[in-house]
Order: sequence, then structure tokens, then C-alpha cells
Amino acid sequence: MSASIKEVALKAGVSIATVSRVLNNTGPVAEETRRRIVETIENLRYVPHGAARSLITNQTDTMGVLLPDLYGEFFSEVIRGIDLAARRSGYHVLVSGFHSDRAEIEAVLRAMRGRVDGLIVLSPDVDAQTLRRNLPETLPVVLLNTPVAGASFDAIQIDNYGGAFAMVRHLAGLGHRRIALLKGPAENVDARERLRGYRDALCSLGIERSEGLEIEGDFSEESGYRAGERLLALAPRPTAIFAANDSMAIGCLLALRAAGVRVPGDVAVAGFDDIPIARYITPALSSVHVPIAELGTRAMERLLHAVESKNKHERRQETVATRLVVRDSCGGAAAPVSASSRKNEGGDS
Amino acid sequence: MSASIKEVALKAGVSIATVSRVLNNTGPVAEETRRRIVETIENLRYVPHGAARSLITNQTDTMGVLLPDLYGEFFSEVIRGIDLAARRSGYHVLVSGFHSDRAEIEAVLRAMRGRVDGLIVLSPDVDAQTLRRNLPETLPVVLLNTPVAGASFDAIQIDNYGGAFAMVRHLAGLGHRRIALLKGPAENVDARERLRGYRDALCSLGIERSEGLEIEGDFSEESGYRAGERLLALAPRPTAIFAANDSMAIGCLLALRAAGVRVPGDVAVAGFDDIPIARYITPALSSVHVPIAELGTRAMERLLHAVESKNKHERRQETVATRLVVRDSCGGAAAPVSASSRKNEGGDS
DNA sequence: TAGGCAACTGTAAACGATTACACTTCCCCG
DNA sequence: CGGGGAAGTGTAATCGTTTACAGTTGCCTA
Repeated sequence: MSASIKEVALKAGVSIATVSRVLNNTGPVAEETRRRIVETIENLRYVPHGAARSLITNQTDTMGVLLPDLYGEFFSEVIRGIDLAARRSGYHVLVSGFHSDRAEIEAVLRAMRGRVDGLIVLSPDVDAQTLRRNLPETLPVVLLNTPVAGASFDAIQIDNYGGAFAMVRHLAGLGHRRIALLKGPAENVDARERLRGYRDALCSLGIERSEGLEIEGDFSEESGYRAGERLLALAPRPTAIFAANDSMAIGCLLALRAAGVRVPGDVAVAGFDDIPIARYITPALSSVHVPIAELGTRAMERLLHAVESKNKHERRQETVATRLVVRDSCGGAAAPVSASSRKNEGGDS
Repeated sequence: MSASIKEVALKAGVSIATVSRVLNNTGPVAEETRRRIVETIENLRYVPHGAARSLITNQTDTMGVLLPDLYGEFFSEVIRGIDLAARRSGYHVLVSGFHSDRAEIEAVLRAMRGRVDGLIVLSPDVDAQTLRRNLPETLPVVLLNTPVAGASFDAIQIDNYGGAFAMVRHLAGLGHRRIALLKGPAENVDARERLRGYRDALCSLGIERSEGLEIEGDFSEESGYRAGERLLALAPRPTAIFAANDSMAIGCLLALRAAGVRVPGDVAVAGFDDIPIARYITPALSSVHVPIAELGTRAMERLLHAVESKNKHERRQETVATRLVVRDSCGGAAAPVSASSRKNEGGDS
């Protein structure tokens, strides 16, 4: 294996304590000695052993990230944001991704001991109990887009509510009154919040809500297609369709196209997430932009703060603002509009 | 902090050695004693300390992944493949992503000591020298899509050559003779190999190559757009355009659309990578599909093998096959065709 | 000139595990 | 009845660091 501090000390004719001192710039070392040691270190290409250091300092300079079984752009963007913030502060990132069942998550959670200084958990499936039970109490944790209520964890979330609210009001502003909603899975928080935003927006506009205009979906493109077909069969057709995510919006768009319905001429369509494809599909899809990387960055910054304060800081729930992106599919103007910027501090859910 | 093995030993009334034995199932332990220890472990919610264990066993159960500044789907897919294979064998994954300059890469490489058992490097910018100089010789390394020639490293690559070759022959099979190539950056290996495949395919078809039909590009959508404009201005227009990646193909498509040129009616267009957008753009883009996740999986499997054999195994260069995906943009048939499956063992480049 | 303080350095005890080795028992077999 | 081997357990060294503590200088000041 590669050289240890002992060998460096030997070759430089000093004790390991002195080597350690120049390594960490702690305590005084004579200039001449320092020079000799630095030189030896370079000759031997010595690098301190991470694990050994961790053992004594009780810190690993590593942050863990726990992800669900997650596809595509969202995943990479969130990691990008996390890694960026982490590296800026000299931390490494240990990812553990693509988990499905709970036993697996528990195993991974436990395996984190002695490996990370903090943890970001992004998982709709995990409950606060499971977390607390499988982690040392002193380990700082930040929940990312994870539905754990209560003030016991730091948490960062997308402003689903505000985004949906803004989009519906935008559609209404274009003159639409019969606005359908393509719902996401009922157990998904994002979906629930978007639904809430939709309903409240209608309410705020004085438009009466109709059960028939809320169609079931599961966030998949296919469910969007089927929903599109069902919406077309409706007695008074909706004039606008708001899908709770872009995949469904695209599926819906395809169904409309197949049926010969013009978008936005006959029906306006909008999505949520602003995935890259949204810009390219014809017609270009209006959507609610979610700053995914920022989500990651914010979570990591929060975590860094938690680590610094030794987890004794005040817990906080943050919401990351979304942004309306208006394109061809809803026939509106072209300028992006700020959608929301709620920031909810303190511990209430 | 959480309990240590010492506390477990104390509470269970045994020595730490015995606890360690039941932990790792090494050596004999009386049934009654084992029961008592297991119980104590669960009561105390004891989990072995990763760093401490690493120190003595000299293994971390973690694999490092070094990535360049990389966007989107490719990134997440490759990580997915890597993580999948890693977890299957009980390893964790330490990512370090989004590096740009070399000094940074060196720093990260060194920081890996004592943190990982092996390393996957995915970086067009790093040379073999830099790698060897900053890593312990005993550390297994697998290069992923990284242009390091020679037999000194394990390496996995995409079959860029075969994919490009197949696509050009497919276009020719549709009757095209003037096939333009939209090149990628000259310093990029992927781009170079695709260029080589293009040229060789033309040659194999007895079509004479024309300098004018090879247009510069840098893999960006914008450069694709500009290239599209230039191609339209050409005296005898090409009847088909093969872009070295999908982003450029899409840019090109937009340029053609803006100019009122019909695709595939007037000009056929094809790309490379088969990014998700390819399916959705109108007309749907023919492309060469790259199994990105498989790339990651294969790299990790190779790495696991290297770790098992203590890095004393035979080095090997592998190539992952690509697959032709024919869609509307080139006006051909609809059935996917196997493009290539070279596998090149042993050490020559 | 003695005492004290600063600068520099070394010794040794941690950190939390694994594991070689040695030590009891106990049982079995000749 | 004695010797040997297996089973069960403990002691202590070890991994590569950091760091409290103590020791040695040398210089300054009273």
C-alpha cells in the first residue's frame, strides 16, 4: 500500500506528531523542519488515510444522499446541485440510489454510520419513525421533497402548491373557464399539493369545481394518453387541460393529436416540471419550471449548517419557488412570469 | 455518539473479541452467548463503525466514481448502472462529479485514498499519467469512455465506430449518396470515432468522400443549427445529414424547419445517442441507441473483478454495442436493427 | 545570573474495530 | 486414567491518524 505518516516521519527524521502538525497547520514547526517534511511528503506521494483520520476526528468529510428509485433528469440535476454545494465546502458525496423496499432502506441507513457526517434523504416512501430508529440521533438529516410533517427534521420542498395555483390562474387569464386537471397518484405529496393548488386557484377565481374535470393519472405518459381520450369524450369539453406533470401532459398531447384536436387552437395544455423535452415537443409545452439543482444545493447548504452547529440548530422547513414557463401549448404570451416565492420558516407543517 | 463494540461487550458480559465474532460469523461462539450478544446489539441499536473497520481490514466497501462536468440523462443513467451493480455486491458508491480543471481532479484523486476500494474514472480530460501519479498503484481503476490508450488500464467504451458505420450504411440503403456529417469537437474521442465510422462506411460503399460534406460542430444544439444553415446553402445539397450527436441533430432539424425544408421529404436526418427527446421531437429522430446504464454496470463489474483479484488480473478493453433506432426523420422502415457487437479483448488500442 | 516563557519537538493515549495467540474447559479415546 | 483435540473465550497488538502532555532548548527580563 501507499506510504503512511510513520514512513514520512522516519524519512524526514522527525516524529509523526510533527508531520501531523505540518499536515494540518496546527502548532508551531520550525521553517527548516517544515520544508524537509513537505519535501518528503511529496517524494513519497503521501496522502493521509481517510478512514484513519475519520476514526480519531470523528468526521468523515462526506455527506450521504439517499435516493429512491428515480429516473432521468431529476436525479442528475438534484445530485448536481448537491455535489456543487458539497464540494464548495470540501465535502464528498456518498450516494445510495434506486431503493425500492423499506428493508433495503433500513440497511443502507445503518450502513451510513461512520461513513458520513450528514444525510440528505429524498424518498417518498420513508417515514420519520424509520429514519429516527435507524440513525444515530446526532446525525444531521435534511429531508428533500419528502412528506414528513412535523418540526423534527429540516426539510426542503418544491412549491407545488404555488406553481399549480399560478398556472391555473394563468390559464384563466387567457379566458378559460372549464379547466381540467390531470391528477397524479393520490399517495404522492407532490401530486396532492398540485391538486390543492388547482382547487384553490379555481376557488379564488370564483369558478365552480367539477368532479368530472379531475381525472385520475399516475404521472406516466401512458396514463396521460388515456386521460386525454377520456377528456375528449366529455360532454362539454374542457377548453384547457392542466396535467400534474409533463409526462402526462405529453401523453395527453399525443392523444389529442391522434384525435385530430388542435393544440392550442381547440384545447390549451399545460404541464408541470418543465422537463427538457417540454421545449421540444410540438407544440412546445407550457409548464411550471422546477429548479431541481437549486433544490439540491439548498438541501446541502442546510445540511452543512446543521453539521456546523452540531445538529443543535433550529429546524426549518423551506420551500423552493417555481416559475411559470409559457410556451405555445396554451396559446398565451411568451414572457416568463414569477410564480411563487413562499418561504415558510419555523416548525409548522 | 452511538454505541461502540466495547459497550456491547460490557453489557453482554463478554469480551469485544466475542462480539466481533458474532458480528462477522467468524470463529465459534456458544449458542447461549450468541443469543445474549445479538440481543444486546439490538437493544443498543449498535452498528459497527465504518471507518474503524476500514482501518484494520483495509477495505472500505466503497467504490469511487469520478465524473467530468456532465449534464443530463447520460449522467444519471451511468450512475444508475454503476449503483445497481455495486449494491448487488454490497458496495457503496462515492461520487465526485462535475470537475472541470485538472488541479481539481488531482485533488479529488488523492482524497480517495482510504475512502474507496476501487475507482471508475469517466473523464475525457484526464491522461493516464495524471492518474497513475495521483493514485496508489494498488488501487484498481476502470476507465469509462475515457481516451486512454494502452493496456495499462481496464477500459469500457461505447462502440462509436460501429454505430456510426451502421447508421451511414442504413442511410445509403435508403438510396442516399450525398450524406453529410455533422462533426463533434476534434479533441473528443467519441466524436473522432464516429467520424471514423462515417468515413469507413462511405468507403465501404464505394461513395467518394467530400470535404465539403463534413461540417464542424461542438455537440451543442446551437452548432447544429448553424451547421444546418450552412448545409442548406451548399451547391448540390446533401440528401441526408448524419449528426454526431442528437443535440446537434435537433438543432439542425430546427434550422431546416425554419428554412421550410421538409424532413424526411427533402432531407433525411439522423443523430447519435438516442436521448429521450429524440422520440418526441417532430419528426421523431432516427438515432444510434447507446445503452448508458449498461456502460456503468459493465464498468462496475469489471471493477469488482479487479478488486477481487487484488488488481492482479489481466487488463482488458471492452466495447459496448450500440443499436440503430430508425424513426421518422430519415424516412426508413420502423424495425430496430442490431448495429454492432464488437468485443475487443487484450491490450491493443 | 536565575527564572520564566515561548518555540519547537517527542511520547503515548486515544479512536473502534479485527485477529493471532493463548488459555481454559470438557470430552473422547486408547 | 492420562493425553490430545475441539470448542469457547479473553488478551493484546494492530491499522493510521490526532492531540494532550511533557520535555528540551534558547532568549529575555528582572
